[in-house]
Amino acid sequence: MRARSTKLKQDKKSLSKAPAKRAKRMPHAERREQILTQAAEFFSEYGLTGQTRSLAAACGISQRLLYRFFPTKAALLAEVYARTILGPFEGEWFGDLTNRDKSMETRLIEFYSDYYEKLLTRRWLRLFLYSALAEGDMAPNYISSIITKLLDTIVDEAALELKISPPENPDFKRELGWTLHGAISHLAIRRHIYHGPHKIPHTDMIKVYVQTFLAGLPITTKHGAD
Amino acid sequence: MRARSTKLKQDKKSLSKAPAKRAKRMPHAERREQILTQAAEFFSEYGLTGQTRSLAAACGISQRLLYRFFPTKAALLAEVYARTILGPFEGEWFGDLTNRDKSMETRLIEFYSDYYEKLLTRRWLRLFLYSALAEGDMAPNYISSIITKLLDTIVDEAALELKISPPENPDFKRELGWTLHGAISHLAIRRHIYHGPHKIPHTDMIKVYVQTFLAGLPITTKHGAD
DNA sequence: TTCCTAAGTCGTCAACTGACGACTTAGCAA
DNA sequence: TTGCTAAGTCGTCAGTTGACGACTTAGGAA
Repeated sequence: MRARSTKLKQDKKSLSKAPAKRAKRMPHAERREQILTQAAEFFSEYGLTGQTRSLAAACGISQRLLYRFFPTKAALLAEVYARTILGPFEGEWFGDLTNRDKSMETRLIEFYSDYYEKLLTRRWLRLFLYSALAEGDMAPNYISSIITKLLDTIVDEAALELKISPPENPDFKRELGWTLHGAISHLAIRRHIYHGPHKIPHTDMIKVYVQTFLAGLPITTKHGAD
Repeated sequence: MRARSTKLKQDKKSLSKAPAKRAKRMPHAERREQILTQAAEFFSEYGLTGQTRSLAAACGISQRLLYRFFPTKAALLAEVYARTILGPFEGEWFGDLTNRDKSMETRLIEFYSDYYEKLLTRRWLRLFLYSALAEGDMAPNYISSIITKLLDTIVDEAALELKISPPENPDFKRELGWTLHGAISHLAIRRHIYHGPHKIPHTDMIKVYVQTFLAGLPITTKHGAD
């Protein structure tokens, strides 16, 4: 019942095929970069409780060397989280949603196809879920504020095109946005975490979700006034 | 960077308030029951890597006693999983979805309100996600076959009422069902795992999701023939 | 009351694990 | 070639863990 990552440690002293030769020298910054990349992959697979020795083995370096770059495992995890989870949220990556030269359906399909492929990857999702479950809640505010803005944008733009007025209640308005955002997020969870089937291309499904959202909005918007 | 469950161990030898007195005697079956109940709660909070010593402390018994009931921690986990995750799927708990005396909207709202409250709890979701991430994939087939049947039922019944024919492609048909099922599952994940706001009652949101699903189905069904 | 049995605990083993002091060595500059 | 410095490793410590042999004791039956 040891952590599963243990099995990476090349069977310990078994066959001498891999004599664990000395790692090639590398500049500080470069090695640090390599460790962070490997760590993102490693912890997303084995969870935040993955062992530093296994991570070091995956990097092809000694465990001790990790501590030349990060004072503690927690510090390493924090940086992995900041880069892998928070990093992709930087910048104006959904400004195109307000480009009214295109139909809202087109805008949503293009945006979410990109979002699905760039952000809702196996690596991102697993790391995010491990962090959420650990309840460290490392930076829920940062992400949630961006998602909130995204949801507001989606509902406002869709309502505009549909010539309806969005719900007064901002909480309810955001929940309407989650109708679309949640369905697509769950598609990614199903496929990347639950290992569900990929028989229908995700782009087709995104189109379905977008059309469903737009078809439902005129009906569901009315509840807001209750 | 120890497992968080450690903090349950009543501060070790600190204040002598709790001298760790002997547990009260209890019949074998009853104690076993108590352990399993506590274990479900415990592992759902602290993850499958939670320590047996902490679990024992939460049960008010010695760690050794756990091994009078389960040969290994893995065996205990397997039984917890079978009861907590698989157990709720037994029986004909969604037969009412085909009761055509009620409108499909009513049937879906009633079913998913029940489903959300009974199954999509914090405990169930956390345990399920921890298991899915661990990739033990303890029994994905059993659950997925039931969900598949549920999805088929939903789309067929909705199509019947809407006087449209469901998609030919069974994979696509199920994906249409996921439009609804996924949105509601994700609502539960958001609220129970991501600690999202609960300002709008979940019953209101289920109504929104159901109406959105029914409004979108006539449009999205057409893609199946492509 | 006596005694027997099952409920329950103590203490310990061996492997695991984060962390780090002390040491070795590659590769460049003079 | 020499020698300095930063890259890299060894070995170990202390606290954790799953697991279990040996022991203690509650409480009902005779």
